[in-house]
Amino acid sequence: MPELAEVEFYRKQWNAGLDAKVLAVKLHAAKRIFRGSDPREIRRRLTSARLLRSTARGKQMLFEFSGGNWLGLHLGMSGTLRTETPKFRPGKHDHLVLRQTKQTLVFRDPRLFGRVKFQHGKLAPEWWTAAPPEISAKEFNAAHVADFLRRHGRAPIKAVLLMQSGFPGIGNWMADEILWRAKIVPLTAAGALTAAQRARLFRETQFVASESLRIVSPEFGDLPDDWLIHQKWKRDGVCPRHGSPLRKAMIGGRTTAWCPRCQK
DNA sequence: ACCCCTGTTCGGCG
DNA sequence: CCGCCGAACAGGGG
Repeated sequence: MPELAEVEFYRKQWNAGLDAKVLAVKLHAAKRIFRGSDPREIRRRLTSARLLRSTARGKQMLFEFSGGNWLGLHLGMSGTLRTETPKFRPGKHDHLVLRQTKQTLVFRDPRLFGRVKFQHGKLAPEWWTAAPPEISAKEFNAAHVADFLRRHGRAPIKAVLLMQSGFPGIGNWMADEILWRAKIVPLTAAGALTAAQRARLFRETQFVASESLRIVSPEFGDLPDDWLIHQKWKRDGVCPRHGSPLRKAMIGGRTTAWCPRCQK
C-alpha cells in the first residue's frame, strides 16, 4: 500500500508520542520484519528512551530516540503506523508496539514485507545518510534524472520509475500516474526517451509527488477524480482525459495500466 | 475456491 | 561484473 505520501502520513501518526518516554516495548521477535536486526536489543535500548523526532525519505522512515537510538521502519506492502490507548493489547499483526504514558505507538504489518532496522550510536546510520536525493530535493534535477535513465537505458521506463535508488518513494500507482500525465508508453526503453519526453517525465514526477504529498500526507485525503489511479484497478477502466479504454500489461513485474490513445 | 496485490531481494541468465 | 527478469516472501480482500 504505502508509497511516498502514505509513508509520510503514517510517519506523522507517531507524532503523538514525540518527547514522551517509552515505558515498555512489545514485539513479535520471530517475525520476518526483524530480519537483519536484533529484536532483543531493540527492546532493551528503546525501553526508557524518549522519542525525539522522525523523518521520511522516499519509503523509508527514521525515528530518533534519546541515548543515540535510531529506529528505521519500512512499511513494505501492508505496513501501517497508528496510535492506540495506553492499555492497548497488541493483536496478531501488531509486531512492534511502544507503550507510553498517554498512548501506545503501533507498527502493524500483516504481510510482513516491511522491515525494522535499528542502530545504536551518536550519528544517524549509514543506510540513512547514504540515501539518494529525494524528489523534492534540489539535487533531484533534470540532469540527475537524465543520468539515471541513461544508466538503466535498456529497461522499460515503468521499471526504472520503480527503482528506489533513482525515484525514492515512487511505487506502482505513482509510476503509472506519472507516465500517463507525461504521455509516455510504459514499455519505452528509458534510454530511448526523447529530450521532450524526459522533460515531461521530470516535470510530472515532481507534480505527482508534491500533489499527492499535499493531499494525502496530512489527512489521507482523496486524490482528484481525474487522476488515473481511480481507473487503474477497475476492470473496465478508462482514460480520465477522454474515456477511451485503458490497456493493461505486466511491466517491471507489476500490473501496469496506460492509455494507448494519449501515451505514445 | 481462486486470483489479485500501492514492495523488495535474490538467483539465474545473457 | 552489469543489468534484466521472474520467483519468492504472507496474508487479506474481492
